[in-house]
Amino acid sequence: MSKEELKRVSDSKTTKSLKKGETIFGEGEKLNGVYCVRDGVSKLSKLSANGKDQIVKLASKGQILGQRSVIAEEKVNLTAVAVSDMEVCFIPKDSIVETLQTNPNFTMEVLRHMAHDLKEADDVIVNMSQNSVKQRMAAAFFYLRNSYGEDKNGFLNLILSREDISNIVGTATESAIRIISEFKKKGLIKTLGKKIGITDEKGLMGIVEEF
Amino acid sequence: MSKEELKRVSDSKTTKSLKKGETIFGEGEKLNGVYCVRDGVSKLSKLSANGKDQIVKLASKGQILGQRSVIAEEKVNLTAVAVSDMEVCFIPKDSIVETLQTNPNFTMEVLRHMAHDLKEADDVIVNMSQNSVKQRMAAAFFYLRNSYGEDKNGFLNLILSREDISNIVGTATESAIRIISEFKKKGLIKTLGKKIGITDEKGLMGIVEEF
DNA sequence: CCAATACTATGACATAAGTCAGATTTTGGC
DNA sequence: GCCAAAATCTGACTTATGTCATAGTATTGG
Repeated sequence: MSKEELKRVSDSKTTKSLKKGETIFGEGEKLNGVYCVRDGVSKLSKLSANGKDQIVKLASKGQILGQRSVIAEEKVNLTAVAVSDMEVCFIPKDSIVETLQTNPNFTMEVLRHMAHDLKEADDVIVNMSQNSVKQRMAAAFFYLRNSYGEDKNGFLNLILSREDISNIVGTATESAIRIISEFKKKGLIKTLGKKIGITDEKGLMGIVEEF
Repeated sequence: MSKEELKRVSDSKTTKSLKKGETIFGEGEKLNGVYCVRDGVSKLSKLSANGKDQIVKLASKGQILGQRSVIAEEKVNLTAVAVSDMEVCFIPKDSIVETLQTNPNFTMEVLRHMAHDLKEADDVIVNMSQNSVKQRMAAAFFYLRNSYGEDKNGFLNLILSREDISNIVGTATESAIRIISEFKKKGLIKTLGKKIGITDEKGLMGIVEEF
């Protein structure tokens, strides 16, 4: 993006603080802009017919929320809720559309990004349909570590409720808890309150790759 | 697209016929262009760790295969196999890239298309993780009818093997067969060889929406 | 600081769905 | 048309996972 464009986008931005648990936008809303995460983490989920949430994606610093619906000019299909305290900035639709129309490099960048997201979505579909809950749980811990890292004591930086974990994995909360207990008993992970840490990387990876 | 561009793309196209079962491209390949389906249907699947295929998408007339990997400049993550006899045309990468760079409208079109695909992928993820095999089977029949229609006798136009159906739904072939038998017994569908037809729309929709 | 509320944990049980084995039917190549 | 190979179907069984109940444990707001 050129300096001018950067300036224009920057000018049109308004930042907003959100407390953990607050909603950024909800399924079915019409967005007139996108949100850029400056700090904190958001969960993007979709309510299924049976009343359960499925978390499709987590978004943190630098990631954009709502671009799909703005680009496709459709209502949002996901609900975005803050998983931790957050700071987001809002970029109005017009600003996005104009930049898309005038800056081919930006557009290509968005395109590449979407292509990548689409590939990831395919992986999730296969993971969901072909792996056991145990495998998905183990994979989720690696995903969380890769994406958000761990603290000096070896606990995952991103602290999620057991319910959120179960909604990522797509299972009942009780099942998630049971599997956490089992992994703990086997020495694959450790817990401290809500905090979870991987202790036996190799063993846990073995679960992921089990067939 | 302008006439000139259309002509250039048209010139660079080469068409190719494929028999049912033939592979268009395989997971891990590097594509130097995309394929446009002129006739027939292709399944896009991904092999899971346990050796089972998961069909992520079906593509028919007018749809493009391989655009993701060409745009993201990554290896393909899916295998494309002909489900019926097909006719596809190949459009070289250069031609695509050039059009993307010179024609913003085309790029926006691709972008919108991808945004839509991404939304659909989210729906599939939720469907896979939150619905029972029975629900997914019922939903699959509606999907097939919406996408490919039915013949004058009320059978789905697209004829798939039970194995392909199970790979779409993400279940064991035996389970798919069992559920087909059950639906048939309940009068929800009818079968004739491989052919399947919806006979009780309301009843079948009831299964989809069951909770 | 305590009560109210939400979250975590565990047991008992029901059920959905996968696996294995074998029978029957269909299909395609010669 | 015939035979081998592939696909479909059904039964018996096992296992994974969800559901319901209940108890213990944190958190939070007043």
